[in-house]
Amino acid sequence: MPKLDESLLRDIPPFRRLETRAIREILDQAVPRRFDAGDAVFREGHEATRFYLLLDGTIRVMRTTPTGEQVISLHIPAGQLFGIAAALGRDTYPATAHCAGECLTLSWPMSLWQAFVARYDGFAEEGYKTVGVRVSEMNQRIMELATRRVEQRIAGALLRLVNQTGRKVEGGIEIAFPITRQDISEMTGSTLHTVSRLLSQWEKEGIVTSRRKHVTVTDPHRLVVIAEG
DNA sequence: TCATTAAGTATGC
DNA sequence: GCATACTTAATGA
Repeated sequence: MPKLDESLLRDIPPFRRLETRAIREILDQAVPRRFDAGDAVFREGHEATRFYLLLDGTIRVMRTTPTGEQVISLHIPAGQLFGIAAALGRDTYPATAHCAGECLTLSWPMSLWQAFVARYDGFAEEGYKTVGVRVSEMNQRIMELATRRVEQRIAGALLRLVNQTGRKVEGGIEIAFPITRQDISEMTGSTLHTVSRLLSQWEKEGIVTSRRKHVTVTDPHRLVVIAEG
């Protein structure tokens, strides 16, 4: 296998402050892998043997309810660590990680987490910062579920997705992975019918455009106005 | 204000 | 041509 290039990690926050030699050491211990859309990288409750860096794609974090339903917990954009159970003091994964589209990852044995934290400047801070951002996002969603109307929650969810994974296209910002109305309804505690109805309405009003499994926000500001109610 | 039901059309392997 | 994605209207909690 060819050696991985140092430029892969150079601009990614947990590694940004490291010297080339340190990045080389880290890469030499990494296992690269490609996943197809829908593949599970790891599953909830399984022993947390490795932690991951998402090089490309989007990860959909799913939790299973007591009745066996899968609900979308959050999405993780490219460039972030995930499956970092060791940072949470756990030895099993707290959720299942599905690939929302095609994904490229690097992974390391979880036993290296403590070594990385001890040896590499800035690695620990970035890891815990990542955890903090995710916790606050989940809190924001819990607040929304309790206090906002469906229309506001769906607008908020779309804004979060374009902020995290959006890529510029002509006429707007497109959510960078395949997403269905069913997916959006699961993220917002709604139904696919309500999401469909709202997207159709917003399309008429020039706020979004969509086709099968693709959503583009054309007027983010008006979506913000809707989200804030 | 929304979910649910129902009955359709559109899309892509 | 089949399964999946999506739309729309009607009904009622």
